[in-house]
Amino acid sequence: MSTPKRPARPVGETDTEEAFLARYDPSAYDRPSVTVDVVVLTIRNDELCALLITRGDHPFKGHLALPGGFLEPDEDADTAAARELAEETGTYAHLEQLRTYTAPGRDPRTRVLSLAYLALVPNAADPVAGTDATTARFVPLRALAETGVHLAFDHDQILTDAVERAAAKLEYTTIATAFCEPTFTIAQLRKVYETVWGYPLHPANFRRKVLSIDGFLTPVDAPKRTTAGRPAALYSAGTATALMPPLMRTHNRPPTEQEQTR
Amino acid sequence: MSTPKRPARPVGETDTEEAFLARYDPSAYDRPSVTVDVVVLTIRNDELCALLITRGDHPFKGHLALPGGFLEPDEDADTAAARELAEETGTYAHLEQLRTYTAPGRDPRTRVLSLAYLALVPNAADPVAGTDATTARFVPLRALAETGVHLAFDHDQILTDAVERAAAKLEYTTIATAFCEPTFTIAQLRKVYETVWGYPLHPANFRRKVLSIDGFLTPVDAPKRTTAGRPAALYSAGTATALMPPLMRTHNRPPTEQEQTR
DNA sequence: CCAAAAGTGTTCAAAGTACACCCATGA
DNA sequence: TCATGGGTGTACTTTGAACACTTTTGG
Repeated sequence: MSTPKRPARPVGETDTEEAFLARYDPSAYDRPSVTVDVVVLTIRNDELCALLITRGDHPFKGHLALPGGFLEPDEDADTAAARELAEETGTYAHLEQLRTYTAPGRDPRTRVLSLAYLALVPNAADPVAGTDATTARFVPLRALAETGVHLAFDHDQILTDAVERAAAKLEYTTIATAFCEPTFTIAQLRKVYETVWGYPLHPANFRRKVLSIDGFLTPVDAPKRTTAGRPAALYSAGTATALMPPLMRTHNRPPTEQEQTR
Repeated sequence: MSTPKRPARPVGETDTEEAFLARYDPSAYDRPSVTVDVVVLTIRNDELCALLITRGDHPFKGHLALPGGFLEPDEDADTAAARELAEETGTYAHLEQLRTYTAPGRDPRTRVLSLAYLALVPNAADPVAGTDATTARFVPLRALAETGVHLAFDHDQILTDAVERAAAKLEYTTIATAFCEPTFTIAQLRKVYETVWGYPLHPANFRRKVLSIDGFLTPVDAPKRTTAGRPAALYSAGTATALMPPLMRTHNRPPTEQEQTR
């Protein structure tokens, strides 16, 4: 524990904590700005999408960026992230802290730390009419990567980390249901896994697996679906948060471009 | 993306990013102080221990706390954590960001965010003569909990989160080797798992398991150990970082105090 | 030789994988 | 009735858990 800049001059043994706090001067030390940025992921048209804004001001004016804002005084970062998210999507199903990004040059203005959060929302949360100056929209990540467009600041890195976190957490938690409507079919839940992981799962075994995990899915006897084929049973998210045993993605790997229709 | 406090006044279309940055005033916004605190874990005498300091100044003068310091301007938090750790232990084997703690009242002085890091070090890193004003020492966590002593600030919570992170990561990464000396036996590695998880593992099956994971352990033909019994083979940490398949801790649970010698 | 810890063999149970087939509905 | 997707049965393979046993050292 180095003490780069001690917040108080040396004090005598009789000094009290009250006296110390009374003369404490918080303005005497270098302090960075802090923003809270949220990676909001959803699945739309069987594609993983992230909510992005187009920056209206410098720096990176006109570039795509993650939604976010400065951390308010006396506001907990979790609360700030929830506020940001509510402004954009109205409701959400999962929100967690991702990581804090601190590289000195990441913002050209001044030292700015970014407390990044990961949010998962069902597709129901549509593009959202802008209650804010800038317009936010869900951008398919595959298409974004193919265009070669880069996000402002280090938001490319944050987005990459968020997607990896989401993919990893599908393995051992129940957060996949956060991508789904209040009620959903097992096929829809499987589609979540397939979309995030990028390869198909075995429908029959997936079904048995998720149903065998206690508290993952709660049966709902409700209006059946109306597409072709036998109607699927409906479920809602259960109370469990951990998947035991986990649904691993290591086996059953992608086709490795060998059986392709070359 | 709300814009609680826009860092610049509205600009015309012809404004350039350079002009914007030139007149940007970073002092116009509320900014919290930021500390980097490190949870340094090691295993000593078959007990999980954390490096703690006794605070010499207010607030929480005389209380135990995590080592840490203020984030320097133009210093990356990872670098700051590594610096803190090097000052205390000289060397380390694993360091990762844990989480950022932002509750408004967590520091009585002023708004202070804590970027918490988790470090794992081998027992070799002994108590360390204080190169700093305050003395740091490794405290066994079980004994600490039994005394009912609480750490300064919200460091109890940070410590709890760090231990849970370490326990979870033993399951699916190779970080257990970070607790070990450069070369170690499989029994020593098993002891790491047993200490962190708090219950015994099956020696024979543990051995087969870790040896079957490619890149986890590298055989070292070196001077054999000299206790009672057959000398154990020595290994060093391999290049793998992920454990596939993982070593789960759900099954093989603790004795549940029923077979105790009542 | 005996104690102690390392290391091997083998059996049994549980979980994952694959494939075939049946079920319920819309057209 | 057929096409389509939901759902079930079942055999096979892989992994993990448990237990007995052999090996190698120090006393």
